[in-house]
Amino acid sequence: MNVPDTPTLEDVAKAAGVSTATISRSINHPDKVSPDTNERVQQVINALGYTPHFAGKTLASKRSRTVGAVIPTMANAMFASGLQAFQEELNVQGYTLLVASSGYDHDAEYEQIRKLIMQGADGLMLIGHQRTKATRDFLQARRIPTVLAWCNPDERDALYAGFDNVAAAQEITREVLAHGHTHIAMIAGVSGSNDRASQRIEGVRVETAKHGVSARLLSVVEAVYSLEAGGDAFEQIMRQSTQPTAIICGNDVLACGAILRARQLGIEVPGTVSVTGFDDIDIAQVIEPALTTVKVPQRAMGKAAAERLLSLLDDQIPTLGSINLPTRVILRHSLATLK
Amino acid sequence: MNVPDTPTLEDVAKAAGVSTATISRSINHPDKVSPDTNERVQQVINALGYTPHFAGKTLASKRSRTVGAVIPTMANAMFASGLQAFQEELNVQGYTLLVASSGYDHDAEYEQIRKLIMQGADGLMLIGHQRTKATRDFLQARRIPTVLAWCNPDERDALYAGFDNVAAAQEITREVLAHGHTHIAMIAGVSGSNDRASQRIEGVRVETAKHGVSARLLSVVEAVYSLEAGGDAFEQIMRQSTQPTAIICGNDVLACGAILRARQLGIEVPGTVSVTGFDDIDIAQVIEPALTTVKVPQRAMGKAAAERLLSLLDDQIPTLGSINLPTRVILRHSLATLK
DNA sequence: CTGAAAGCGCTTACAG
DNA sequence: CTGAAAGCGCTTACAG
Repeated sequence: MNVPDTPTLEDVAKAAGVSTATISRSINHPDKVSPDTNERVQQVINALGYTPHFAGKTLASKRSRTVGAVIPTMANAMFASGLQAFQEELNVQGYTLLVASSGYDHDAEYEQIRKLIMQGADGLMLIGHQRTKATRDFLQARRIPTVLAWCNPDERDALYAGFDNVAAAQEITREVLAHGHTHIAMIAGVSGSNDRASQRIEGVRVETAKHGVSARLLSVVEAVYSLEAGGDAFEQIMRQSTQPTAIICGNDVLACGAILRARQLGIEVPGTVSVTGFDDIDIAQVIEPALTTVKVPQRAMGKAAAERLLSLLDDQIPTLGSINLPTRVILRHSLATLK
Repeated sequence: MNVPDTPTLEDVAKAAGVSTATISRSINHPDKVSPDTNERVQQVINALGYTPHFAGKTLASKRSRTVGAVIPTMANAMFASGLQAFQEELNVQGYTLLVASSGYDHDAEYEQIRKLIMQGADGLMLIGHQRTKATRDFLQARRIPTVLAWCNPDERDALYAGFDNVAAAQEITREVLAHGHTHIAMIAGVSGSNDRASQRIEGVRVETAKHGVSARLLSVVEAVYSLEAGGDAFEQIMRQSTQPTAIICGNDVLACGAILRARQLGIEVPGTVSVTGFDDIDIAQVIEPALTTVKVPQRAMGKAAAERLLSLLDDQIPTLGSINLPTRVILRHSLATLK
């Protein structure tokens, strides 16, 4: 007598006195099996503690009911609740989520995508639409069902559930200008490999430009998403000869880093300089002064992304089109009216 | 002519003019294949864009080189960097990480564990050691290699990479007492399903008790880990007839929630009441006053957990034993000395 | 409603 | 160093 090996379909079939085909049907298409048999099979399954083996199932059916997501980072809350909502919706429909992160590196993203597909992911959720040619070719050659999130509408025919980063950045800029600020600076995410970051920069540029000569975007400094880097960028901006009265940040972490550094340097926010954020994660309410920022509809986006991907997976032709969710500016205390 | 289906081992074999066995060996054990063949195979693989099919591989080899982790939540940064470090270490060794979350619900944890095992996970990383009997039985019957993290040493023979929650809570309590506080309250995580939360409560109890009659733990109120709930707990505590001069919180989010609510109520922190946290996530530096808290060695723990799980997977007998990592109190400004 | 059998894409003794 | 072949645990036409 040996270790009771984990039972297989065949063990169940023997114990129930039917064929493996019947067991398989009883599990996956119970309506095609007689009630009696169904019941007996169910009992044996419970008695044996049988769990279908995923690899066998996947290999035979050519479907894994698994979906992959690759996000830039798990290190801050930026994607957390959107991903959670995505997962919840998948679970409802019997799918499992595989998560990977790329660290904002497009080659790493390609690696992770390949891994996810090897793992048998039926479809993918990706952030933004900027990626390497190798990645795009791979996705296209394999015809991998994909939904994009966190990003803008795209001229290409990709399916996405996102929001308009440019418009959102314009909106917060409009708000800043409406508060009487004319000397603006921006602390942005690293735009080279991050289309959301560059679109937010674009939004700020476009909107300040609209104001003609009355408003100026003095400088845009890019920083990785950390408190430290946000602080450094702040210092760099404040050392410049012409100082801004308002700094628009591409992300809440950056904005908090700026405010923290201001505190250290004895610079008042928003007394001397106003600061705004983007995302509206927890940290935005916690910082003092509380951050005026852009609320990104994370949960709605995650859910919408799941629904679209699933409709793509089930019907080959998606019943749900791309969607652009609304953002909105949350006014708190880090943006002051300029007298 | 059809869609160029994703190539299989057999396609590669044909194109290279060798058997599938040779291709398989060339990929997995190149030393057992002649250099010439290896090179030719490599070329064909690149030309065809061949990627091994995970399910086939897993089924044949009975190993997935995949590891699962189930964490209570992805919603705050509490586990994020530990998980990231865990993943990084796995990747170095050619393993892939599957992540699931349980929402602090033990039945959900069981579900997620089963799913991960079905998915073919070779081993598991779990948080804490409290779980249902069904889960324990399942893990044991299948002899699933498992490493525990975030938790205390355990009387049972489980392998873990954690820290002593009781001792850490005692240490921060000692610090609070050393600052002259005698009227203490605690805002704790929900202890029913969370052994870390209950151990932190225990630490606070034990340490205040040590001080005999000179110090009192007035009350312990439990709250889910959110700013809102932390705030509510704070209000509840401050409404009691005897008010504390210091509130020890089981988590940074709770502590920040308390401070935020204090601000709204016009109660000074730490002037009127001191507040301490636990974890030392970003938010702890961002809140004003900056949080005195306990630094949890997230990254070190994640890495140590990966190393231990991998050693368990490779050698059946682990070369690395359980480890208890040090925590330390970070003194910032939310804890004042009582005159 | 049920079963026998082929096949999904790989790996791995076993021979040579 | 290489190949033929069995087998991993399932699903699914195809018959009946």
